[in-house]
Amino acid sequence: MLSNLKEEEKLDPRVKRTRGLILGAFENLIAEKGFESISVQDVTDKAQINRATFYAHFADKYALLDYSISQKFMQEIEKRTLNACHYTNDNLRNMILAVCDFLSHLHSDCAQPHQQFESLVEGTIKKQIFDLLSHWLKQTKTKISTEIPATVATWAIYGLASLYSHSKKRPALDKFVDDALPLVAVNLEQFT
Amino acid sequence: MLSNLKEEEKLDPRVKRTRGLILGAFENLIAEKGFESISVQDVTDKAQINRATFYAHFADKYALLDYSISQKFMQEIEKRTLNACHYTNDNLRNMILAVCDFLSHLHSDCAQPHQQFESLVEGTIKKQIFDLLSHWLKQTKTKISTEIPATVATWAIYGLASLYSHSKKRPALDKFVDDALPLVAVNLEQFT
DNA sequence: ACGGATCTGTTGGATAAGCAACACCGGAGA
DNA sequence: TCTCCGGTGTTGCTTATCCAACAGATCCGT
Repeated sequence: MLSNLKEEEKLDPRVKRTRGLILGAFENLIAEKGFESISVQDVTDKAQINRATFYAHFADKYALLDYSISQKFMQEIEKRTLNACHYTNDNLRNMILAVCDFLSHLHSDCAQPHQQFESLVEGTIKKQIFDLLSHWLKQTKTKISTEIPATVATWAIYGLASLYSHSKKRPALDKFVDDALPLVAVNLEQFT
Repeated sequence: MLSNLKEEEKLDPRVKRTRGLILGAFENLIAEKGFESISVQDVTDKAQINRATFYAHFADKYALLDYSISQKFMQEIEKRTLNACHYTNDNLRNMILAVCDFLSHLHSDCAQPHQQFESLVEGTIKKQIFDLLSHWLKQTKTKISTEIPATVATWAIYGLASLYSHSKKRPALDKFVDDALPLVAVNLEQFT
């Protein structure tokens, strides 16, 4: 589940290609007119695929959004090789940077982000953060339950990134994370 | 045959998409490494299609080159709405401009154009010029055979464009065509 | 002259994508 | 209220693409 790249390699090339076309069309449309006003037809028209084919891959446009966001966030994570790591202060810092970067780019790439869109994204991303954090914490072989600390940290991290990405004039990211990191780290220090 | 756009409209979308992928990959590869060193595998890899699928569309890479060149030249022609026209001095002038433009762009878009490549292109383009010229001349309802005048003009036009596109510092195109046009027109003046 | 490697075209059977048609829903007007 | 319209999901059948395997061609190094 962390990095599903291996099994995606050996997929039928038609499937890979079709998903790529759908994803590409979707991202363009998001940038053009925002998520809410996109119809499945819009996507399939731009992707040059049949509407029925869309439903063979995604239940609806919400499933597509989920997949798209997960995919792109996973790339951001892999770029920083965080998926193979364990828990350290430095990795935690990089994770916060990744979420901030991701949300910042998302807001500049998407037309008129409405409430619905934002909260769908939030759900998707928080799930990813939670899974990754849990993965890190479990590697410490601790007997302490990881659920509560991971949840607290997940929400804190997303909240920070949301604040950062919405701020009018964004402060220097490094400085921002310097200030914020200790507040998150304190909840996890039992795992260091 | 002049403008095959109508029947291409109602083609199976998979066919249109596949051809588009092949054409795109081919043009990129031409720009990267030149025609001679391209293999069918290179094309299918970059286009993300199966090798067998390639052969369902083209006999070999020479057929692909022919199709690609024809396609792009036809676009150049249609851009100047020459495909719907008849013979006038002005249209002849525009045709010469079109061929010069086309060859000029071709030479800047293609890596290391070798002899084989050049002569394949020459054959393809001359066929198109000849067909279009013949079409024009036949519209004049003349009883004179069009074959010889059309051949002379075709070779002359291609020769001019070849000269122009190969010249080190290309002279102003308008001036060049001003000088050349009368020499071609004189062979066709019986059709005005 | 001999293998090994790489590319070419071609085939039969497996599978994803296309199509047309359907029932359904929610909103916009007459 | 009624109907029209545009979008949604779903279905059975058709067709384009994929795959693995094949024989043949060409080139290269030993």
